[in-house]
Amino acid sequence: MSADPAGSTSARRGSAAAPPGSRSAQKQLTRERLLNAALNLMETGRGFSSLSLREVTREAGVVPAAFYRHFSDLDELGLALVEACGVTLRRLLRDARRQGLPPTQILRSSVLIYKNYVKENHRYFRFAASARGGGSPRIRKAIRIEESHFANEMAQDMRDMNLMPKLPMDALELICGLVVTTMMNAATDILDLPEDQPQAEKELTENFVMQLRLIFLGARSWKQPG
Amino acid sequence: MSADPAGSTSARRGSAAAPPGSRSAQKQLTRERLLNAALNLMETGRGFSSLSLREVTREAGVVPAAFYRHFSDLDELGLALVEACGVTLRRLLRDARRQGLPPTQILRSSVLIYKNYVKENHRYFRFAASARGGGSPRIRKAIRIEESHFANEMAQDMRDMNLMPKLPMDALELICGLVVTTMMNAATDILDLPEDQPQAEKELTENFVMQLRLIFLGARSWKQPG
DNA sequence: CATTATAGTGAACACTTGTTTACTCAATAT
DNA sequence: ATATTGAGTAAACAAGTGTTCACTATAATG
Repeated sequence: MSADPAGSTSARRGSAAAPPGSRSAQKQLTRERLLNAALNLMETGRGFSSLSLREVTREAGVVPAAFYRHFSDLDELGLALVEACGVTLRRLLRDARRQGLPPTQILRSSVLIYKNYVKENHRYFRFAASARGGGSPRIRKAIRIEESHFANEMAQDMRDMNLMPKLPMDALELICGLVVTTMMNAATDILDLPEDQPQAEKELTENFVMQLRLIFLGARSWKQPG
Repeated sequence: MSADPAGSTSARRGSAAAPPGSRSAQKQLTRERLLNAALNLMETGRGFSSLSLREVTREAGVVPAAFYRHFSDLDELGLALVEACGVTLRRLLRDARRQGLPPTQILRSSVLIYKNYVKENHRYFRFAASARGGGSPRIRKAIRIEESHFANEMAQDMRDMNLMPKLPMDALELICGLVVTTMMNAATDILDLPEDQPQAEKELTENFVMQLRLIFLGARSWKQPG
């Protein structure tokens, strides 16, 4: 399933043209192969911290020693994955910004969009969910930082779009922080949904919508403490 | 640090009286030693899924093969830990029920109590945080179930104490579900607090209080959908 | 074209891992 | 008092682990 079925090794040197920096481009290519290998190994539900270096290189079609040309550690690879997750999350925000929010049923449609997004990028969310609490302290902290960046960006967007215009910025950040943890938690649930059970999916979605509604209901009657 | 410093092995056979079922009592004692060993190994911040069977037995002061007298698997040990976490959580609720809530500043004092509780039982919360997203699918599901039990019990308590009397039960469950995930998330943050940084702790606490206030503010203006 | 830098190889290393086997020997049951 | 049971032991196993080293071959540099 992983070894090296006659093709992947030869593919390491691009058969067609390798236009710009063929040399460093190839390096980054195997780097991505390593990252993808780790993500693939987690697709069965295993957590990141249970992966071994050799497994990852095997899955990537590369000899163990080659790993050290890219990362000094599995931890370092994990940090790279955290960054990739950050990019993925920011893309979600950017898309939402671009297409604007539908006038009615904002919450429900946002949830549906998010649900699809999680499913499309399930590998990244799976990693984030697994390493958020289970990874090494360094990775945990990195994820925490990425999440708060995301929350702050979201707050800024709400300010820009003139949603909840009467609330000060720190209140918006509070709200978005809560929304983000709720989103991440929902992502874990979405990922573990049994495929043959559409009823469970409906319930989960409904619950998620109502949790968000609850939060924004609170936001409407929020007033500065003190 | 772990081996067997001349005392623990001999302690296996109770030096004093072993009153009731001395045999099965001894068995349960080593069983608890195994559970504690796993918890101890996680105290440095490592996730449960990175533990090995041999490490656990070593830390417990027991030979590897002895493990199988108690669990068939590390997974099974994990499930036992999940149950222990459930007991811990239920004790929190029971204490809260018993002493009743202080009339004013309910939220803030509850948060302080919770914060202390997390610190006192940090080993269980550490495990829960690490296995919630990172463990095997079985363990994840078990934790999810335990959490929802906890949320439902909390909702029932609120009903009994006549808090938010106008809300139907399913709304209470929704609210408590959100509160529980917020609590678990806060627990992770509390556990990773740097000890020499009282300022960060204050901020975290404040943020936690305000998140809960936001939720209950939403609850006050909640009305049944449809 | 000749030189150099380096991404990836292959083999070896010293360990650790999970699991099985035959065993001991004390608490129970007869 | 004797037989049985079963919790914990000791040793061995095949397999997997992280890391190192000298190496090859090719893209980049002069």
